[in-house]
Amino acid sequence: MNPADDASTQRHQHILAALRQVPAGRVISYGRLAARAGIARGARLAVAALRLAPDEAALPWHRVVRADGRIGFPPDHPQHAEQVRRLRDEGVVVHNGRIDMTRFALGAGEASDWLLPAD
DNA sequence: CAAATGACGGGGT
DNA sequence: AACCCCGCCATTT
Repeated sequence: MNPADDASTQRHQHILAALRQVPAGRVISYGRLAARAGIARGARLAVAALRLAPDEAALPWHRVVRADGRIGFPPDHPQHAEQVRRLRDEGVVVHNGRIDMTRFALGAGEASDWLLPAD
């Protein structure tokens, strides 16, 4: 274990910890997740952290999507379908592999709820 | 050790 | 909207 590795591991842990704070039914982008962990320009780092995270960590990895609302995995990738399934289980609307970030992103939609007509 | 690789992001065309 | 291009940064080749 090199000191440099410790630093990386630390950042990974911060990212995973931040991910655990994301409630069901909401999503967050890779970049914003890293930012919440105190890391700027860490989108790709967030990817590495998730990829290296052991399955037994039981993380809500499916709540992480691209900034534009699209699923990170390619459409044909098996994990893509898995992520969509998990999100829908939580009530997140996914259409054509895309999510309306103005409604489901963490921190979005909350302030505008009251001005929505009551259907 | 240099180069390639990604579950990325933002800007420009 | 759909691309392309480039910057980013840990991990893998």
